[in-house]
Amino acid sequence: MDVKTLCLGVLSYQEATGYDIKKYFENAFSHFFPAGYGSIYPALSQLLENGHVTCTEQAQDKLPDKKIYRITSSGQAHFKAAIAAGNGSHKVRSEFLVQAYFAEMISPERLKEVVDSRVASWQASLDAISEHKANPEGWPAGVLFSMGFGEAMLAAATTYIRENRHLIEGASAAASHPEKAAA
Amino acid sequence: MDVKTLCLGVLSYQEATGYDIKKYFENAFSHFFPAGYGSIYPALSQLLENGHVTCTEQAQDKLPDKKIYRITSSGQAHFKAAIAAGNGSHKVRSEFLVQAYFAEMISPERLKEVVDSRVASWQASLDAISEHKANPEGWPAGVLFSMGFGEAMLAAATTYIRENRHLIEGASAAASHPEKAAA
DNA sequence: ACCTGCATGTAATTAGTTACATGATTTT
DNA sequence: AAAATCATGTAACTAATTACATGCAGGT
Repeated sequence: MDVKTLCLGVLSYQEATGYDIKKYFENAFSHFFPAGYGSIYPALSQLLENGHVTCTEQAQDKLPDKKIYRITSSGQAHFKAAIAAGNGSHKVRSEFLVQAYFAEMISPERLKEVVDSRVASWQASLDAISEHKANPEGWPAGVLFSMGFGEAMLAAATTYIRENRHLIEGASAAASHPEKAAA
Repeated sequence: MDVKTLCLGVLSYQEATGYDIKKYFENAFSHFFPAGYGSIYPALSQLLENGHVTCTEQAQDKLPDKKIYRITSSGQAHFKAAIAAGNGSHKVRSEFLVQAYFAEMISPERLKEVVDSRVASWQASLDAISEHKANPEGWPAGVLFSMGFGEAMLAAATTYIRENRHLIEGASAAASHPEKAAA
């Protein structure tokens, strides 16, 4: 399951340009399947080669030609197979948790920066989801489910950090101010 | 921040072979920074080239020579810098959530399989963490923190699935049994 | 008999990220 | 004056995964 498959997924809902698809990714998949232009444009080229999509160029005034992609029936079949074939993996790669794990190696100031920015980033995602939920215009169940999942995880994460950051911040402070730890 | 850095981190606690490090990864990092032999052995070779570790070969009876790696002072400095330089990123790549998002495209049977196996996998991780917590032998605060974080996330995830899987399973069933949905 | 643990690695492939390259229009 | 929006892409690089390759010892 790769960016190609997700692009087909978006195109199964509506025709779109690469640019549109990037925006869709940001709104819908950013918290569980991030992708940038550097992976989306090549993915669309490959899908076109394989006949999973067609492309119509539309000239524009003072802007590059728009390339509108549409899914083909081969693409539809391919997407359905790919989505069912997925093994349900769920992978986390967290620099943040590595830094937390080795908190004693980091200065208290730097550690605070790292934790604060992580919490801020999660809070921003949480706000974005709240905004989406504000107008639930007949979304499919899967959309609601994955949005709710993201919300639940982000809420759990921010709560955990708020309640437990003292554990690592204490350790880091103790390392650089041993006199206080001893007192 | 890559596998090389994590290897240095492990070696900052104790000398180890590639094999040992792999086991350490499984116990400690698996839920936020997975890595296999295919990334650990090459990482150690590179660290050796860069002088961040030394290596002593120890002959063994009927087994390949053991290569014991030890961190150097250059490695220690490098590790400290790398850990502080990390930007605290936290990335999720989830095939499972993609499948949930497009649940209507999957047969109810297959969807159930996928959800069940995901829950089982999370439950297994949760059990592993519980086991670790059973004997808290003076671990550094960071270890406790990241373990607790994993636990909190896994608990939130499994709870969410249990309470909300009907949303997607209903959608999938409706798609393949339209007569029931209409009734 | 088979699987797990111990112990090493390489090679090919896959995939994604980052930076580069261009440029008008509209909003702040 | 600067930033964001619209709109396209490529090239170099980074990094990790997967499969391959070997082989004994001990447990079930």
